[in-house]
Amino acid sequence: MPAQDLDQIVNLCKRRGFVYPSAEIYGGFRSSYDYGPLGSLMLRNVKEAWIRTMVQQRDDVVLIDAAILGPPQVFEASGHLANFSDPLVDCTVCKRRFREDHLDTRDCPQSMKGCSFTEAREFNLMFKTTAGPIEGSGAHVYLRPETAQGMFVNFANVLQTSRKKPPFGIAQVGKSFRNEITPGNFIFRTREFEQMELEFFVPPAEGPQWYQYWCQARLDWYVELGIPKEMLRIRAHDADELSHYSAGTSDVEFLFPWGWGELEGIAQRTDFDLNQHSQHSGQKLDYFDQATNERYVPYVIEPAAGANRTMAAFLLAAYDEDVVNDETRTVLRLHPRLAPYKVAVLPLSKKDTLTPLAKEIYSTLSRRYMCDYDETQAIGRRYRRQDEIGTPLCVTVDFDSLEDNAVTVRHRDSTEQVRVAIADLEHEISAILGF
RNA sequence: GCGGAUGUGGCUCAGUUGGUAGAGCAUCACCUUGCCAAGGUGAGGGUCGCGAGUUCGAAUCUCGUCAUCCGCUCCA
Repeated sequence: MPAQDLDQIVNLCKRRGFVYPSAEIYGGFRSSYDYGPLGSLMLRNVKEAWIRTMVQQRDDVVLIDAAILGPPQVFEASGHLANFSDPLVDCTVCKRRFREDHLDTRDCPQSMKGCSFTEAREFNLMFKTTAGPIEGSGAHVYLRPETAQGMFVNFANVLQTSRKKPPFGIAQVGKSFRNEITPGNFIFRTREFEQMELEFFVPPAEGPQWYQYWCQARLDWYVELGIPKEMLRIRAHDADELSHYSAGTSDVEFLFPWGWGELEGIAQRTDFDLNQHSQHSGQKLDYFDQATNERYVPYVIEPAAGANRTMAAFLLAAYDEDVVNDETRTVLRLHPRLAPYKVAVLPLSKKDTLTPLAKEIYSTLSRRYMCDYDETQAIGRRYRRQDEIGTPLCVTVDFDSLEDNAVTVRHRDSTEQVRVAIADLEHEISAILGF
């Protein structure tokens, strides 16, 4: 059964080295987390699994990696400078906060009268800094609030150099920054986060069908990587929820311990972004189809996922507690592609006689897979430790191995073990893992 | 930003009416065992979130601050 309580995952992450609170020795830094030895591997695996499905296994998507810092012009064109900033006032009586431009009168809707408001303060959701080392002298630049603009700004470059034509996509994985008013729920909402975004450019008439296609394709991705179907759903946004650029958006949501939460939004951005950047830059951003002799601005379907919250979802869904002989076995039933380690090599005993062979096997397997090596304490305890961090397979070297040139392969999910000849080991592991 | 709760070694917690910190687990070393954790011996590790105040003396009282959780507000 998946984790019912977020604390189960938070504790496991801290205890085993997945995720630590940032700057913890200074009391912590709100809404910021550091990924430890296991978490950094897993987060990378999540991103690589995404790239594998979205780029590697398709001939119609290319990958880019654009700059995080951007000049104001980019975000003026995108609409973020205008829409990402809210003037907020606080009622000094009831302490509630309102958007100034949403108030009809100067009376607080809550305390009604006899109240007063603080000065309006700008809440800009974008991080701003200065390019140039001299304080106050440089140009203002922004940390991107989404990776998407990098794809739109590079549309013409990619179109030319990649020789792709619509329908085709530009994908990007990278960090984005938003000054969220209320971050929280562990790594679910943080001010610094990582996105996995695809901008898929299509002929305008094909927009609706590709939107349907991507909603289904993205849902399938989570299922293939091990999240139970009943913990996922697709939810279409209501009209009043839609972003300024969107003609329709659906979220892939996961059943978190606190309720349904968004993993990914699939938005129909139409030709909004390319048109905006065309106008602001003066560059023509469109596509000329020589087959039909038509020139058009492609419509965009954007599946945009959060890597960090997706990792949290995978951890929550994979968490399980078995009861074996009145003892609880904590096991992360992670998909092998997501598990930090694929194989742990464990000499049965710490005897010097076993170490050379075990190290040799580790050396061989680690050329291909991220592996762990552990020769401390009792073998049973080491199995449990690997279970808890989701390692799918353990390879145990025992005294017989020295005679029969075979080792024991032990499975995480079933705890069953089979004897495998060392000569066949790599092939056997590949067959079990599926890669 | 508001309200409530919380903050003691890596984790879970105990610390009585204020007198200068304990346990279990974990970690490390050695021994033992040797295929599904928690045998033996020993060791390391905490200025009790941080700062200030009251006091002869504070983890224990007061204030501030930082952080976490819940609720509200907000949320591309």
